[in-house]
Amino acid sequence: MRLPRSFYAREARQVAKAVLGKALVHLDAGVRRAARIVEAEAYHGEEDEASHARFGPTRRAAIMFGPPGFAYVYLIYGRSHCMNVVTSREGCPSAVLLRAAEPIEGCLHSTTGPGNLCRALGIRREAHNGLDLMGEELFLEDGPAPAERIVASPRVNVGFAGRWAEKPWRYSLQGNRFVSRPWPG
DNA sequence: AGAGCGATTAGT
DNA sequence: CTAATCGCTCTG
Repeated sequence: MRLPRSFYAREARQVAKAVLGKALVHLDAGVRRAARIVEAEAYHGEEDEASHARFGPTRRAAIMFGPPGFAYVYLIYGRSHCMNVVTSREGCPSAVLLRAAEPIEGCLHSTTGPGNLCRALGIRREAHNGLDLMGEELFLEDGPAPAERIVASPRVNVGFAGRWAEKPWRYSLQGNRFVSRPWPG
């Protein structure tokens, strides 16, 4: 069952924990591609120096300032696409980066790492940025609560963010072999 | 208009 | 550890 907008209308940290065990689904021209999320990071507010929202509602980050339950997909290093879900409420820019998952069906590639996950599911900035996750093409589905324990650690590759880099806002399922960096940190 | 760099990845 | 590679943001 597809997750409702109320699922996303919470603080990013809560959503980042709640997405673990949920299925990310892309109906790719009739082909269903899906993976079970095992790792996610929270980006919270304009004051979060690690967030793309730190420069304000620029063209790239504008979607984060809007209502929850939309996809924020961007290109990094000119090669990898990364997908977030927008959380919280309109005017409070926050999002959850989907970093790793375990394949369920139709996956084209490794699902470990945010760029790999998008590639595996056929998700691209040009096609999917700004899509409503209540739509038919791209959404999260409910699933059984994960048996694994949830562990928190600092977010990956945000060393430029000063004290914000230390916040333990990366969540993953302990021991899951698809997590991008199994050792905390 | 141009410099500088990144929420990454694959390969050495 | 490093190159790849281009969109985004800032500066002037």
